[in-house]
Amino acid sequence: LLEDGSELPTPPWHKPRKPRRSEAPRRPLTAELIVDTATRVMDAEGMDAVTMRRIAQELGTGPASLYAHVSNKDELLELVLDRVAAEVRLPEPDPARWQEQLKEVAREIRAAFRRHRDIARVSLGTIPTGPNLLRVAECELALMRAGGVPVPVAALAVDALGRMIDADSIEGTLLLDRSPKGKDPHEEFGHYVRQVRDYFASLPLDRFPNIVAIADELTRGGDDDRFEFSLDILVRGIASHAER
Amino acid sequence: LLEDGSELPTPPWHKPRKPRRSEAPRRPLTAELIVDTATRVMDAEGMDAVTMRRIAQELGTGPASLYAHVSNKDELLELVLDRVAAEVRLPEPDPARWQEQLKEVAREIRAAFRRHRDIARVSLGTIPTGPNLLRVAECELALMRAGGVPVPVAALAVDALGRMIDADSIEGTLLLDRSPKGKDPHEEFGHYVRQVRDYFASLPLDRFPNIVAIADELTRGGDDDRFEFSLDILVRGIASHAER
DNA sequence: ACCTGAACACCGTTCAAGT
DNA sequence: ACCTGAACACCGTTCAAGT
Repeated sequence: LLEDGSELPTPPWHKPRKPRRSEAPRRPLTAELIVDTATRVMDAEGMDAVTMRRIAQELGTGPASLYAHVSNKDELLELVLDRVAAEVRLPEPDPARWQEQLKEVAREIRAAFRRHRDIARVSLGTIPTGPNLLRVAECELALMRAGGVPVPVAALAVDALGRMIDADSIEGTLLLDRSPKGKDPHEEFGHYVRQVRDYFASLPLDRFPNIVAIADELTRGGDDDRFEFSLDILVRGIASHAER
Repeated sequence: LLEDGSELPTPPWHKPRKPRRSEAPRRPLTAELIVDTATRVMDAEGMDAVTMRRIAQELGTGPASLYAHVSNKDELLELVLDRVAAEVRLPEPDPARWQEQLKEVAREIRAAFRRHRDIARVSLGTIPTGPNLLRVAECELALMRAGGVPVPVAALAVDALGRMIDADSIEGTLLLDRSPKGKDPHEEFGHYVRQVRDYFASLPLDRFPNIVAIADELTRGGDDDRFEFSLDILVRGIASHAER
């Protein structure tokens, strides 16, 4: 066994030049590997944890090394967003069911966003240019055009839909991302909502009659209800502009 | 003139212990003064410029001093938001015109947000609890109740309206806040939009037929058009749930 | 060409010490 | 009670130097 020098055990005092955190062998740095890592950190700890330094550390290198593959943090986040958009499944357009199909696409986007914490924060305020985001937008446009929605309305509608989905997704995760690390976020959230409800109910009746009266309804969370309400209104509104 | 010792000019080598940037005499620190300063910085340079250190510097003190009056940066930003909400003028409810009045309130909020750069980023993802935000929400609820909108719908609608206004305001300012400091943001923005349009138009026709075909409409900015489109759809959708 | 260490110019927040 | 200096544990990005 020890006849061949190359089989000698490395002596214990010979430490590798850079002790690496992860036991995985280092693969050569690529943009894809960086985006993968950023996505993993995003999923686990949210967007605020995605820092150049953290991603570099996770890859066993220094922050400066990332800049050879990604031009800056904003671009990295946009790449993560487009990677998430790749998960959105799109229907085969059926003109008879275009409204329901448009809703399905919206629900798919929302689900993909929610699977990746507060990634929607990247989406709001970025004109979509990544290939996968464009694929989704193209599908929405195709559905509306098939449904007889005039071009100018369709253009405004993609935008309105996108903003609604972004805002809903951000709201849905912000409270979770904000709760302290150790705690159970669901319990924490319930506690917070109950506090807000009690506060609403305790407001002076003369100045806030409606808020006091419906404090319960205002804080009855129902993530999905809120989304479906906005979605339904939006799609019906778009449909009202369609030529029959 | 020089008979009285107290009138002696201070010798030039006697520097005040802390050379202060601003020539204004320092007023005692209060939460209000801090919020004022934060708002001023926000207006001038946007939310990213509002840091504890910068506000402290502006007030001629160190960042630690702020924590005696404001519990942390998040709270400071919420105080700024509520200060902005104080600018929103609310109509006297007239049940016959509730839909138009609801729109007016939405436009007022949007205008106030836009006057203060990207302050809307604070609003998205915060349950409104400041007195002025509550005043606005109370008014919206009153208008809808007067219009015969059922309580559960009204509760969802305040939310939907708020999210739409937030998202619109954020989008409206993000591109401006992002443009490099020295440049004229309007020119910069126009340049960017033209680039995006050309990019859309150059996409492969087989995969993106609709985006290519309506590249022009998709990038025809029209901030106000986009807002009015969403607002109109939302209010009509809410009204469709009203009992007559 | 790709990677790196070190540095630059920043952050929010805490805390013991001062007045 | 209010304020402060100094420190802690971070940021994104650049750049000259290494391989």
